Amino acid sequence: MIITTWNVNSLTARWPRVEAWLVENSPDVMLVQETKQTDAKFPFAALRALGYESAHYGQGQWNGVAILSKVGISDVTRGFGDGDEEARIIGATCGGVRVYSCYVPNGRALDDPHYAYKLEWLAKLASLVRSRDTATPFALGGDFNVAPSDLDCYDPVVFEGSTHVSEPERHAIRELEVAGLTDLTRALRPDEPCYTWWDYRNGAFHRGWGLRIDLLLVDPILFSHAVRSYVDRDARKGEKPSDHAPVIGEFDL
DNA sequence: ATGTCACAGTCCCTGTGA
Repeated sequence: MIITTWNVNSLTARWPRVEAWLVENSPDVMLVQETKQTDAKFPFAALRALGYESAHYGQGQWNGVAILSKVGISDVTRGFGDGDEEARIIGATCGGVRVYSCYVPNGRALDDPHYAYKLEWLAKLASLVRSRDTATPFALGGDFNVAPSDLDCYDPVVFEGSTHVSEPERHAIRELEVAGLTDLTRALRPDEPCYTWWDYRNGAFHRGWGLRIDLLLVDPILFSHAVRSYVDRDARKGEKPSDHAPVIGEFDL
C-alpha cells in the first residue's frame, strides 16, 4: 500500500501536474492540502476516471483538504467537530487504514495572533491522535508548517525568531510522537534533510533553500509494515509546480 | 531577505496570504 501527501497550492491551478503525478505513481491513497476550492469545483469525476474515490473539505479561496483513494473511502469526518470553520483537516477510512489529511495554520509570526491559533490547533490535533482507535492502522499526513529539527531546515540561523522552527511548535510535533506516531520519512532516513518545500522566491529551489514541513506520521501497526519513504523532489521542477513536493510512504500490508 | 505564485475584487492593477 502506498500512501502519499502533497500540498498542491491550488488544485485548480495544479490539476495538470496532479493528474500526471497520479497516473505516473498510482498511489493507493493521496492526502491533499490547499485545494483552495469549493466542493462544487473539486474534480470528483476526473479523479474517478483515474480510479480514485475522493472526499473533500473545501472552503473556497483558502485552505481546503482532501483524501483520494483507490481502496475505498468511508466514515469521512471534516474538521475537529468543535466549530472551527477553517477547512484544515479531513479524515476517512481507506483500505482498513484510518487516514487524516491536515493543513496546519502557518502562524505568520511569533507575535501574531495566528501563531497562538496554530499552537491551539496543534493541541487539538494531539487530542485527536490520542483518542484514536489503536486497534486500527492510523496515518496522519499533511503540511504541518513546522520543521521538526534543525536537520529539517536549510539554515537554522536564518530562521531564528521565525515560525516553523520555534520550540513551542516543535514541542507540539513531539506531542504527536508521544501519542504514539512515528515521523516515517525521518525514521527511515535519519541523516538526509529530505526537504519538502522551497519558497517560490529567490530561486530557493535551485539554491537548496528548503524545509521539511510535510510529514507522514504513522502508528506502530503501519510502521511495523513500512518499507520505504521518500520525497519526490522532481515534482518541484518544471511547468507550474507547487512550492511543495509529495511525500511517499510504502507499506507491505 | 525576498529575484514568486494564486486568488479575489472589479480587472488589466492592487491587496492579501503563503
